[in-house]
Amino acid sequence: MTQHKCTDCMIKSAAAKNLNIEEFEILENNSTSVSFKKGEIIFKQDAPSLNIAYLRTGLVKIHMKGPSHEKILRIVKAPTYLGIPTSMDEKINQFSATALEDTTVCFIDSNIFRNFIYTNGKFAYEVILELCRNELFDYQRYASLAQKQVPGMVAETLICFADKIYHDNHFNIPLSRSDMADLIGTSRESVSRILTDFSNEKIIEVNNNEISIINKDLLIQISEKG
Amino acid sequence: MTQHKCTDCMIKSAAAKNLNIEEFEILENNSTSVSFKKGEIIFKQDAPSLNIAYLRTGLVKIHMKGPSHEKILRIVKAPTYLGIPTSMDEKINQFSATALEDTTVCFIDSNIFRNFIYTNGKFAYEVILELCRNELFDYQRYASLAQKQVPGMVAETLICFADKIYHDNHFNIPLSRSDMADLIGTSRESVSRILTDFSNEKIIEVNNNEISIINKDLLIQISEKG
DNA sequence: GCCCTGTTGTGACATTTATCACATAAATTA
DNA sequence: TAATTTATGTGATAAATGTCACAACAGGGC
Repeated sequence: MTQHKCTDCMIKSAAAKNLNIEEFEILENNSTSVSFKKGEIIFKQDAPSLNIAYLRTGLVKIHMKGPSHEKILRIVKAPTYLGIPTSMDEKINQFSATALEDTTVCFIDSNIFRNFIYTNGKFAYEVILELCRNELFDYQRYASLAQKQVPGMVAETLICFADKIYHDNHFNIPLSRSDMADLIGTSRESVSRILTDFSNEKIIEVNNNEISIINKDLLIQISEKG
Repeated sequence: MTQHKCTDCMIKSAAAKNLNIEEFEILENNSTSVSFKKGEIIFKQDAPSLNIAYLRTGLVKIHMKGPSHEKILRIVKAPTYLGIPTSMDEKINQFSATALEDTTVCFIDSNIFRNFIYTNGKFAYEVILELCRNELFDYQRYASLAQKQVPGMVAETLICFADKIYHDNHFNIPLSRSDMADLIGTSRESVSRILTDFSNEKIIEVNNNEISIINKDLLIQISEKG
């Protein structure tokens, strides 16, 4: 167990900010901090779920087995809990989490976490808020997914990485073409083609995984009209 | 406000079962019970969200505006809360709810609900469990949606209505063809065609909205292979 | 009864996108 | 370094599905 002190942690979750000194002591004694390198699996579908995972730093993909192959459900950015649903109700993980960048994750004993919910209303409320926000965000993505064509989804995804994750129109996308396809529900080849199309139309510049958005207005337009 | 007594309610939510007598009194004084007929809107996207809606009896569709038209996000069956996410964090509804059958809904003052979370840990925990279960269920549907073809999704939807909602292989589907299309992300015409195909292959029998599953094994096979 | 509106089924066709095949490039291992 | 795997780009093709058009039908209101 990595020595760590939750009280002094600069990256507390909104929920944890409501814990008092005694509760922090309990948290410290029942949690471990673990580093993961890009590509490493944080937890895996079908394995027993013993802990709540809190993503302190880094970027992670949440994915699960689909009918024919792996489906990426969401990309999550620190700080956030990683899959409370997989640990609260179920004995085994219902999905997997894999690091897209170097990350640190704190594993918290599920029983301790549950006790905090039982005994600290503000903690519980913040957990509920996080779950609600995730649900709303997912709903919007799934509405897009169902009604936009593939170029629209590629555009939406690029905009999301630029605006929500990196806050920069120039970034290194931490997903392979194949990952992007699994995220938006299409094929690797289609993603490839659309990126070169966008590149030819001077909407973006692509160098392997390095992406620069040149004509953002047009990209937004493509995303919106589907 | 319809006169009602929550303490004696036979259809309490898992969360509400943890309330004590004083809390039930507060709930009674800050909630109303409303009946909706099939097709009536229970709450509407973009309207102010003032209450938590608890679906006591009936069946409801949750839907939101998509890029091109309405998207049905989920079908929910009583008893359950209806869209806690839309009421907890947001001032206006992020999605709509419409009755698919005659239903009764209890509207609970959001502040009271929030106070129960703050002060009653078991109540909060049950709310969290419900949110988690919904998330997991949605994830599985969206993995299917992304990877199955339309016949597979139609089959999956029919099986879901038979097994999860009506517990009968013979039922009246409360959705129009167009609704089914919005639920699985396809076109009205495709749903129509696939239902007649299934009918021709003696997998199901269709009379308007009356559906009988004849060859369930084959339907499951179609659903699984996509 | 009759009109109007909304739902449904179905054929013809166009479009999108997946699949297959292969070449190339990059990364990893021996 | 060579050899091997893995990721990527791109053309040709086929399959799935959306779109359009129209007919049939049901239900509601007048």
